[in-house]
Amino acid sequence: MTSAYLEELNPAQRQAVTHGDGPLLIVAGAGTGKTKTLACRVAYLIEQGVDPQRILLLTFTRRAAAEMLKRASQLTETNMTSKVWGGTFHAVANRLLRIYGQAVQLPTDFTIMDTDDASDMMNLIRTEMGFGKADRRFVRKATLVKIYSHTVNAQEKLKTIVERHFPWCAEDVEAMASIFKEYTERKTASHTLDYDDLLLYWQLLCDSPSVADRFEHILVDEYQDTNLVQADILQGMRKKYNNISVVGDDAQSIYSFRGATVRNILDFPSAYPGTSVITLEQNYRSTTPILHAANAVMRQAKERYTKDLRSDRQSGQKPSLFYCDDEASQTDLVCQSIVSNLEEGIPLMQQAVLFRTGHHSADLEIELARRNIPFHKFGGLKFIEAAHIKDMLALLRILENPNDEISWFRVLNLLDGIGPGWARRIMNNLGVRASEKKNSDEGGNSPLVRLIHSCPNVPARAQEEVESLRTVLTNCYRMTRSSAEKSTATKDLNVASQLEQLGVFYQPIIKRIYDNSPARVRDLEQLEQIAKRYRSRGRFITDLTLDPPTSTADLAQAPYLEEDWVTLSTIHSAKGCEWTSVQILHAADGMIPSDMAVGDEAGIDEERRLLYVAMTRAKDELNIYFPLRYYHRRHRMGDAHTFVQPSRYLTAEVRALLDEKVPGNARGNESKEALDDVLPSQSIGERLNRLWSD
DNA sequence: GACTTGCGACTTTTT
DNA sequence: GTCGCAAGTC
Repeated sequence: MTSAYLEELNPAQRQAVTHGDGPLLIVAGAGTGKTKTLACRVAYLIEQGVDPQRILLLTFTRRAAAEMLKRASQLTETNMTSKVWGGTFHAVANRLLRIYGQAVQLPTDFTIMDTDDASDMMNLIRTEMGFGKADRRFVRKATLVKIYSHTVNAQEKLKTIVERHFPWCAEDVEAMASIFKEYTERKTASHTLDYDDLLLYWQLLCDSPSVADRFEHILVDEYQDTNLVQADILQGMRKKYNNISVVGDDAQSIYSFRGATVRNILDFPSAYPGTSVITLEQNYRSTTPILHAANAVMRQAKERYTKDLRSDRQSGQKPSLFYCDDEASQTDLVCQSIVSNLEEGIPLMQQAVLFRTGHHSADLEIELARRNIPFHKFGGLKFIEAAHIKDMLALLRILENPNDEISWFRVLNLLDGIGPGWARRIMNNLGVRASEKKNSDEGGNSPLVRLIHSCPNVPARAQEEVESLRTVLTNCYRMTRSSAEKSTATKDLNVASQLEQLGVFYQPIIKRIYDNSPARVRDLEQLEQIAKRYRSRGRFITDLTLDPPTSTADLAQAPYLEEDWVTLSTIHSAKGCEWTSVQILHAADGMIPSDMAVGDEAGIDEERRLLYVAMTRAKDELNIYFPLRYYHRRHRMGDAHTFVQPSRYLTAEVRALLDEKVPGNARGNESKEALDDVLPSQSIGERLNRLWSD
């Protein structure tokens, strides 16, 4: 039987979907129907009789996996696709480790540390080892984590990585080596894994045939953004069945800061002998003028492996480049554009505003709120990173994994009168880091149980709060135990009521240590709302760290959630998405490219790809904004501002494909002289002149 | 040893 | 404007 959906594919797509056994590389440019192709391939494999549980679909976000499997299930008209293993590398690693972890000596109660936790632990170790006491400033904790993670993911010598990417830290390489060694041991003792460990343990698990041969077919999306460990895992997972299909586009590789290397996709055919390569170049998303402009940006790159994209979607409308006075007028124009799009029948859901860094949208967010235009923001600071949420999570994590050192440390430091010194002492008394020797907490001898049984010695000031902590932990512990007895099959831990219980201890503390406590208490209520969807506490904690709510508005005022909203997103978080109308903010040098990234050529190339990714998200309308000047917030007196250059990627060749506009609200003479200084081309000057002559 | 205050440095992207 | 660190005080 030939399924109907195959008819709707173009020849290249069909070839990819119906590819038989053996390695397959699909080089798929932006908007070439990559998602559709992968979804169809999953459906096709299932129709060919492959057991869905033996299909692994690795994507960049959980959302992407869910989307593809949903489409696949519509195609097959079964719910077989729900059995497919889909998710990010990290999420799949977690799932496998929960099943097979014991094979690699992993305790069953392990918890996962996010980047903040990792840097807390680095900080702890750094202090204990006495680094930083010297007159010279030591490497900052966040940088330690970056260096560590980069080293692990790139699988290179620490020294090499530091010399290449963190040259200013070169003096401290040896100290770092000793910190990292201790860091690794500490994690093991506290039964915690950081993000990188998830991959490393999976890599280890590949030696076990029950894991390595578990999947008959492996499909990987966004392959250009995988790192060496991930590539190695894939090699390990296809020893028996050589069925691996990867999809990617080297022009969209934007995650090198995470150790991703474009070499993975470029070298795929040599790493997997017998690879079939299929290229998808027909773009179904964007209009021709948008593609022309995007192609022109990419054409500047020295090394390119994918060809220009083509589209049949003709349109007379070129993308626009707006030269605005400043950020305020940029904001104003964006709002106008959103509203007029809406009036023309483009729902807010089909509109997005993209930018390089999280805070680039701050001004716009204020204005959108003022005008009552609903929006969701993706990327940037997350709910989960707020201190009070982390505190609450630390409490849950202690219950889940009583050896979790960082969580204990965090929680104990909350108590009035307890600082790092006392926290350390209490933890020693509880045996939080007793680790190796008393390796078992069977028999109720965990630090948690010890705390429940007897109150540790603390300063008088801390007494009351310690008792409160003991009470709520005891209550939660009992809840856990009794429900575990009731149903042995599933541990129904009722996460939400545990959170409520923990709040009895924590809410007074919020009021004591933060000034904006009402807002934070509301956040905790949101956390409880999310918790209600979970039956397992472990699952809840893990999901929150591996797949945290990405949009601010996921959580804001649930009852008032609008149905239609504009998307604000970092370019990174916009990956894989598309909208009818896309607006790109701050196309200024120093923003795109970020001046953090212009240190080397690789960085400059990557920022170019970033702009390319942003532009190719647009279907019908693309507006790019360039504010001419930025006000310094530092000196408040006067109107101290600097003029900036347009993004270096907007070369004359690119600009020729854009409709350059100087908005009518540009102010008069004062800006003219200045504009002449910075405007990149003659044509702009002419356009400006219309303002005065008219 | 904990907490407060003041100074200086820094400021990306995410699982 | 914020974060992190270090010196000074309780």
